Amino acid sequence: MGGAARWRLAQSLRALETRLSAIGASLLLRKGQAARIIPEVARESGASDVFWNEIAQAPHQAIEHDIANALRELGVDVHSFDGDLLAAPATIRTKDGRGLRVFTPFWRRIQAMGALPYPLPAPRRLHPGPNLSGETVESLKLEPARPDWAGGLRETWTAGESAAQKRLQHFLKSGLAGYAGERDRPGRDGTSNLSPHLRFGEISPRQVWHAAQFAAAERRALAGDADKFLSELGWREFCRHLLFDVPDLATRNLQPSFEAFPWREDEAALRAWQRGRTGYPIVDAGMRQLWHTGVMHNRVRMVVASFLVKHLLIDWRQGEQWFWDTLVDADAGSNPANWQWVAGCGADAAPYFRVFNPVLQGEKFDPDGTYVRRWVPELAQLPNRLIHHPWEAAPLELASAGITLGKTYPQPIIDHRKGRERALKAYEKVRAG
DNA sequence: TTTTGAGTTGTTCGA
DNA sequence: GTCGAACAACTCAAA
Repeated sequence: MGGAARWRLAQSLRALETRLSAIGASLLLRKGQAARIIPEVARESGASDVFWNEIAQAPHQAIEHDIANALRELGVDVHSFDGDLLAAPATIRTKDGRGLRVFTPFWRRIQAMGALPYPLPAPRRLHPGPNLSGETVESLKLEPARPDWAGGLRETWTAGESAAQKRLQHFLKSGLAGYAGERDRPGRDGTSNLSPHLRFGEISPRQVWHAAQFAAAERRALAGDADKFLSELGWREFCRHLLFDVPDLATRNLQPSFEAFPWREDEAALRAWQRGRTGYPIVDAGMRQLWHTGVMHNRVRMVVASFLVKHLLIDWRQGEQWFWDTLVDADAGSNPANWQWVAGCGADAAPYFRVFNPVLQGEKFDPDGTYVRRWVPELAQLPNRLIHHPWEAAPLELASAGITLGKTYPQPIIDHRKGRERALKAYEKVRAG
């Protein structure tokens, strides 16, 4: 687990602890091998039943198998569920038994399942278990101490089930109408922001699915926006199913021809990208939002990823690792699947010649520069006309905005046109096998 | 087995 | 300023 996700896990555990104690139970934390610890706790507590949600990924499935066997030997009843996904990956197969690699037919298959099982209500009361010894959230050392870089994360996020429900209700009430267009505007609050909650199991995709269906059924006009929103849940699902089939998704090119791709080693460029100092305002804004808050707007994720992989020709795995370490919603499926998608080697991937132009993307989706001004404050005084390409400002315009290019804000580390041409040339090498 | 139609999110160029 | 075509085949899923 990456650094930001570890921090987020600590908040999630605290929220769960509070919630459980409010209904008469307590949270027991232990660290180590699950196949040993869970049966151990079952024995110490005299448990009659153990419940969990399955994790449809290679190492976890084997672990769950071992846990179930050990528990059955103790005479404990085992109950497992697919609550972390809309459908179990083993149930969505082509005729020849393979996982689907194109999103549209995949999503149609999920939709064809009809109404998904409805989530069960939470228990009102739980009985306290016996007093067993365990770790505390602090002793797990999930949070950074020296230096404490989590200040921005703390300002941004509230963890836990009730926060997740509040966010969902807020989104359905004020974000669903117009979602299909607003979701692309990084300067606005047009997305659901549910991804960290989904990542840590504080809300289930089925809860989200049912809530959105219900909202759309109540107001016909929302049907299009609700479809768009649900298809985003579909992409999470698609990526997880892909991971189920391809356990090494984060390290291996799905398209074998990409093994021959001429990636560049460029520590300085990688660092400039990570720190938000590429000289392209929309890219830098995204990278700084990520560092500060642990998330990045969806539209901007595509722009910064395209920039790293195409303009800088740096291996998508470097980007995947940085996102993995810095995202509070880092998901084992979505993160590598989407990086591969941008790079052009993934499932249903973007064609190789699609190179995002960071200036056009900025002008199109952040036309008034709200997003850039928020995350790159040293450019805040520039007029909208120049906010996405400060290097084209006249000396006087830069001076009156208090900017010295190369000092207060970097020059572009690569020229767009040159970068694009170099990328297209590099991709020639992996074309057609 | 073969065929057919389709496939998240763009950019550039020239008419 | 607007619009359509080119960019490049390839692979997938289902008939």
